[in-house]
Amino acid sequence: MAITLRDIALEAGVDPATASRALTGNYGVRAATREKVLAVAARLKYIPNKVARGLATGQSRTLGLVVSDIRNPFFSEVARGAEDAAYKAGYDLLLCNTDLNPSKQIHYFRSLLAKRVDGIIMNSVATLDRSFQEELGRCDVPVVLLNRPSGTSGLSTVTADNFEGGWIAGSYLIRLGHRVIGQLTGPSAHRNFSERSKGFLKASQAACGKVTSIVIRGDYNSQGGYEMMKELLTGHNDVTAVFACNDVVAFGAIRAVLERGLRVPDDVSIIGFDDVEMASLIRPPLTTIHQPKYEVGQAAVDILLRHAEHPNSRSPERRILGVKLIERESCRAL
Amino acid sequence: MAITLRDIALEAGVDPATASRALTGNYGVRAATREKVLAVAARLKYIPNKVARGLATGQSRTLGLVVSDIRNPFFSEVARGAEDAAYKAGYDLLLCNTDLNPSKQIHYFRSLLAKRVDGIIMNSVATLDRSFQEELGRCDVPVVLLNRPSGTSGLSTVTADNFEGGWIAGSYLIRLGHRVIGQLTGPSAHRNFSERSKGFLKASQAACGKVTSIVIRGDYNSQGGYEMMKELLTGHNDVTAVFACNDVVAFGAIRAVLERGLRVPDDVSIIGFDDVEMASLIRPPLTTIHQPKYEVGQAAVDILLRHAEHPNSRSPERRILGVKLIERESCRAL
DNA sequence: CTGAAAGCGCTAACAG
DNA sequence: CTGTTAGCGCTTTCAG
Repeated sequence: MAITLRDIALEAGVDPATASRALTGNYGVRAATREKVLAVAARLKYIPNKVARGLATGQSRTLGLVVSDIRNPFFSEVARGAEDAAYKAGYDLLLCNTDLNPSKQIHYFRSLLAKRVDGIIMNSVATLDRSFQEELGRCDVPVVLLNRPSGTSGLSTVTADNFEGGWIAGSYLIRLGHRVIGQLTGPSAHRNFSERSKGFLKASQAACGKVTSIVIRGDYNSQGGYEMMKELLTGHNDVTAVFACNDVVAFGAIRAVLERGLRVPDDVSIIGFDDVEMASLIRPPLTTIHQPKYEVGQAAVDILLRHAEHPNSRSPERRILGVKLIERESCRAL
Repeated sequence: MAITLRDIALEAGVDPATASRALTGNYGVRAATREKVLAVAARLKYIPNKVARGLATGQSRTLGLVVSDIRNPFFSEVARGAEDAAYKAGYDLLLCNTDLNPSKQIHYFRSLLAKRVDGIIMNSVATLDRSFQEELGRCDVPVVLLNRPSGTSGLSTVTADNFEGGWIAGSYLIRLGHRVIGQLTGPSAHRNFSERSKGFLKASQAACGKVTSIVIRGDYNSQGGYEMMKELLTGHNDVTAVFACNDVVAFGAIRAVLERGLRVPDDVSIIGFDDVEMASLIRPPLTTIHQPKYEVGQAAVDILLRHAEHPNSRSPERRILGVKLIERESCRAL
């Protein structure tokens, strides 16, 4: 098998413990001894067994990232931010896709605990039952959620200011003169979406009943957007604007509009949420609410690592990141 | 701390060894004993320590996935395929982003070995020096590459038929009547791209010198596509068609064309490679070469697991997946 | 079928 | 500064 610490200790004529100290950079080793150990290790191409180290120290230097689907560009961006932050701190990231499937979520969660990860980033436990939410809260590894859970749990969260984003989107559309607006959104239990909706609703209300909004729910991917838009279009040919719960849904919606022989924004205005890279590349360039995705991932890892290093003061932290309107060409004034 | 196997053994009145056998489903335990152990484990909400198990068995049930950037939708799709296959087999996936940075690649590779992963999927070691390629080949965990390395190494690979794809793209453009064609591609050392180029070249040659092609190299993301296209447009206003080395590059290229006040496909035809989801959603829908991305990820994991289970017969395997032309609206006949 | 014993490779007191 | 001694929690011979 592979070569072990004992091997290099033997070869260097020291005790394994000393070799360990030399390799891990702990103080308490004479420079000369350390050099010798390091030299032998390099010569023998020693690769420390982190599994063994993990067992001894109780730390795996691994974080779990549980998302619904990494193919959603929002999550790829979050994942990249998280991975970069983890890399800088010497941690690795375990990637899990759940499709929001409760049994997969539970499976992954338990599996991550079994692998003794030092922290878990998780998207959407909103759809989960209370008992699992409690399990999440009770466990002794730090968890940060990428969305607010429905109940009041003591978990840390990192989210964009979804309510504010919904409000901005709604106000914008109304200011442009739209009065019949469709909302294409995800499961109502998903707090990120429901808060966007609430913000949007507040904007409608501020318009004193002059605007009516039709909400359609579905999968929050492009296929879902496509289907929701088709549904909206068949039932309501008076809608002039649409608030999509995220950009990918907006992309699907645009396709549905086009297929119907209508045009964006001439016939229907569409606003998205997230500001994924493709939003600026698509035709027409998508007007959307920008949220700092990469930073969401970074922030989540920061919190996790801070909590991991100070197991005592694990007071939950809720970080809410700012959003802003990115005005491109998918919305027009009536 | 957490509750251990010993705890549940004590509670069930058996030896830890027996408890272990009961929990891992190994034969050699009376049904009644197993029931008892299982019951206690459930009651105490026992979570086995896989780190300890890993140390004892030498298996981590974890695979490493090393890509250049998960934000590239090609890789998200590959990752999803890999993750689903790993999940089915009870493995987890460690995600690493290298940006093709050699030092990051080496760092991650060593780190994965240190964590004793059971296999590694790696994208692009093409840019790496020979010594690292040998290190890859020598190590005793199975490795599958997502591209052909430049030298002849004994590593397994899973790739699309890049040459064929390039050939199809070239033939198609030429058949449409294009005679001055730009190629927007990645680093020449990256075999996936160089093979696409070679296939393209073969198609040009088949046209007996009637077509001239201009190749521009850059980053293979949308920003790179944008910049390469700008460069192409300033130097060569006679190009009527462009072969982008992947869809994301094509997206950036389209943007550059549009900004220039030209139109796709009216003024310049563009063909991509990959057939990522956005290709059908963008305007104009992108004509491209489809490759089975999800299946690439699946196949890579399949090979890894097969090799992991049979450490003896580790004969390298090269799987080449088929590609096909998806004709949409970004190319026109001259 | 089950218990006892040894060990996976490393770290962490504790002496010296 | 360095060696000795114990484990970390699990699996796995090997006896019984």
